[in-house]
Amino acid sequence: MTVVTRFAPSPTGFLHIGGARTALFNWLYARHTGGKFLLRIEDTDRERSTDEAIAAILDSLNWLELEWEGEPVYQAQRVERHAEVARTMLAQGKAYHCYCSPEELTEMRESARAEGRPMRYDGRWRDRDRSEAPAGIKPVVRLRAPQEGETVIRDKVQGDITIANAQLDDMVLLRSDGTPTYMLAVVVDDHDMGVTHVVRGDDHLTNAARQMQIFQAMDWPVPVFAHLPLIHGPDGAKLSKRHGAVGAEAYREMGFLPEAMRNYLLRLGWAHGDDETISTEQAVAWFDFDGIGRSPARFDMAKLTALNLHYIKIADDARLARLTAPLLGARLGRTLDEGGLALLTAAMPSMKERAKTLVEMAENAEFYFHPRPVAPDEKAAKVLTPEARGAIAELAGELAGVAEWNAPALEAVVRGHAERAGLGLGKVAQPLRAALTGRTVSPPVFDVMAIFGREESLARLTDAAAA
RNA sequence: GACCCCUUCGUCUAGCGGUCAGGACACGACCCUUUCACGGUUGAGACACGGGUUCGAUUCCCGUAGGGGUCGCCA
Repeated sequence: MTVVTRFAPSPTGFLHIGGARTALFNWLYARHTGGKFLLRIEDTDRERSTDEAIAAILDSLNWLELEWEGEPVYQAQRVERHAEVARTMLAQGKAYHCYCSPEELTEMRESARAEGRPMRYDGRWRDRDRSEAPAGIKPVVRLRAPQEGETVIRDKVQGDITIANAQLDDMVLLRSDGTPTYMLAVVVDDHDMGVTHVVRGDDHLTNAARQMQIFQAMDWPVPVFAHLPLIHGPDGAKLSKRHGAVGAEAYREMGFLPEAMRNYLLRLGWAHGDDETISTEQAVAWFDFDGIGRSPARFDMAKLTALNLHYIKIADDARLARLTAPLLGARLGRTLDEGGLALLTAAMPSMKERAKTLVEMAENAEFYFHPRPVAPDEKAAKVLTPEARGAIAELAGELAGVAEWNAPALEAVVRGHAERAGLGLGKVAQPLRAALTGRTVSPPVFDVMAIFGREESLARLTDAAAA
């Protein structure tokens, strides 16, 4: 049997970070088993669903490189099929019309709560004849759910979950306007799409029991369920807007790499022994449900950042430059041209060990693109004392004489100078840094000079010496 | 309120009856060092509580406490 998983977001906002993890696990499991990963947009709530949200979700999934198979299925386009299934159940006596008013339902819930009973519909229209129907009321269609016994969800993560059928009421399948509810739509779509494994958030666990009743009523095979524990904020409450960024796209904007995001999300609730940095290839090879924990995990920005540092360090220079260029361009107020991109790429080896995010990378690289004369920041200005400027002038003269303009040769010159002057390298390098970059923090000065090239470097030093 | 679930360092977790309870992030110290980082070494840091079962419980069972989820003609 080929495994078929799916991710089924409702397009009412950005891709939630929890949704991103759900999508990742579905994708991984499909890849691990050689199965298929499908995408379904649950847009049956026409009020809240928007095209922008759909675009944002697809965009985030693309960013995370979680590619799905085929075209996304739009649930709203399948309402006729959903209604057809409801009619079938009606014809088979698996469902019935209910003429309760909203007021009746509310009252039912309130009295149930007051008496400490489970809040559920009491099934008053279960066996009543249609002739008793009040005039002018459009009925809903409800499932004739089993009232005795129990429904057990054999969950791959949570284990066997047993729920007494008495706890579950006759859920609405078709609204009074004839449109399907989520419960019906999910089951019909999962069945029609051939979904074999339903992997989703823990918040759907009790829904699984209800959905099983629909599968059983239709005599359809029940898929394997795997309910993932939710992601919580640092305070232990369900992750929400007040915790800061909850949308996947926000992390892209903060300069996180998709592979870092995947690794972090994977480890949040899943483990493979002591392994921490797990490549996507390894994840595909190792992923299975038995590695998933049962308790909710807190989102930890620091750990994500540490992982991002690792992935930046091993990433390809040209790719990093390409990803950093727009961020840098925004800071500079202009778009980087080919030459700029080439400079950024060349600078990458000495930059990528010092940035935790691409945003930080852009900040750190900015000085390379500031035109002469260098405008030193406050700290750099302090370093550029008259004595320092004198030393820079001397040094510039010596550096002009090097045959090969590369980092080791330049370092040799400066070291020699420092030794003769009886100074530590730091005493000499720091003014150089200030003169070249206008900052007191930068990549190693010899690398900086090598990147700038002979002409630009000497010009910057001469500027500083002359001031 | 009813039902279901969860509980190992601050955080993510390993552990699947006998371990000095391991790793990672964060934190402290030291080393490396031209700045900032990286890196290396090292330190502190946990089995929620109470009963059982057992020769022996972090591990199995039952309670308690705490936390979470679900109870819509939302998804």
